Amino acid sequence: MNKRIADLNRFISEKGLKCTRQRDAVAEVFFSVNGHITAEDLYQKVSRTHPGIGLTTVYRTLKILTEAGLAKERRFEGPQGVFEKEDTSRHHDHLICKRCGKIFEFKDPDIEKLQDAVAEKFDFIVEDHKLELYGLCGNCRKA
Amino acid sequence: MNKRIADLNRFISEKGLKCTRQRDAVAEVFFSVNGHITAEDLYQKVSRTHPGIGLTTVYRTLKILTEAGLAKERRFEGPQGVFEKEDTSRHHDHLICKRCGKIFEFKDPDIEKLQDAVAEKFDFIVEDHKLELYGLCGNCRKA
DNA sequence: ATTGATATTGAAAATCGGTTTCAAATAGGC
DNA sequence: GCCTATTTGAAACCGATTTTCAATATCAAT
Repeated sequence: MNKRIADLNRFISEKGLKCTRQRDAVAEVFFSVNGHITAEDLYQKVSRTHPGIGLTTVYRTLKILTEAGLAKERRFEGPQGVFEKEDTSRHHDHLICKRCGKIFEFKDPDIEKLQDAVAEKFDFIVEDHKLELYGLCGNCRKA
Repeated sequence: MNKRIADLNRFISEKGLKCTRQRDAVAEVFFSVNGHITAEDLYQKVSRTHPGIGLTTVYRTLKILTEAGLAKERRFEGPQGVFEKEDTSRHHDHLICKRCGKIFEFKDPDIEKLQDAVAEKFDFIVEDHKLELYGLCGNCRKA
């Protein structure tokens, strides 16, 4: 039923590590979230259905998910990192409303082409990029 | 001679705050730096010419500079923030070498036009943006 | 220049997000 | 079931930044 959990457990086994109830629980809740979540919020969410699982384990599981390519850590403004599901076939950028905090996702190949062109001028090869647009969404502009 | 220091002191006075030797010293050193600097490094640099000024004061002054629109805090990877001079008439983006950490700056109006176009699709108006390209510079590719 | 109310200072303590340590519990190959 | 390595949660720790606090400095009103 959950292919990603299977992916995670395959990754864990290949590394000679062990599959545990806690990791499954954290991963399951994480995969049920759409969008972005902090480690702390994920911990709260996990605690509701699986009390007893520690924040430490949440951090450790997020690290494994990241190494497995199933999660990605991002840093927007502020000191706290947020995690989101990684779907390598669907890289995307972010549009963030400064007022209500809503986050939209998008992808634009034309922008990416221009990025590569810019980098080439500096004798640079782009492996990854981060593009965040900050502004006001339609709702907040009316208010 | 230093217009930015004057801008800072005008901002401070308008807020009903007080101009001090320490703030002037921190600001002067900060404005003499090209590119990016951490609070800690700025503190070290300030200490050389103005020993006795505390790290706390450096942080506080950087905060005021940011509120005054004279500095901008950025967060690349890792927990430590870096500050740079804000020059609203010369916004730029960043090209970061994953290996040696070197940072190049660039600006591309074509990319910005495409950004506005994307945002419009979401009924969104862009006020600010952040674009970071991560990759390998020419030197590091050879090594 | 002196005063006095208020903001600023530096050092130390506190906080915050995140990681490490460690003894007890568990997974999973034998 | 046994055995050993991995995992666990709690607590200690860490580095970056903020807050606290008593002493000091600014500056507007004298």
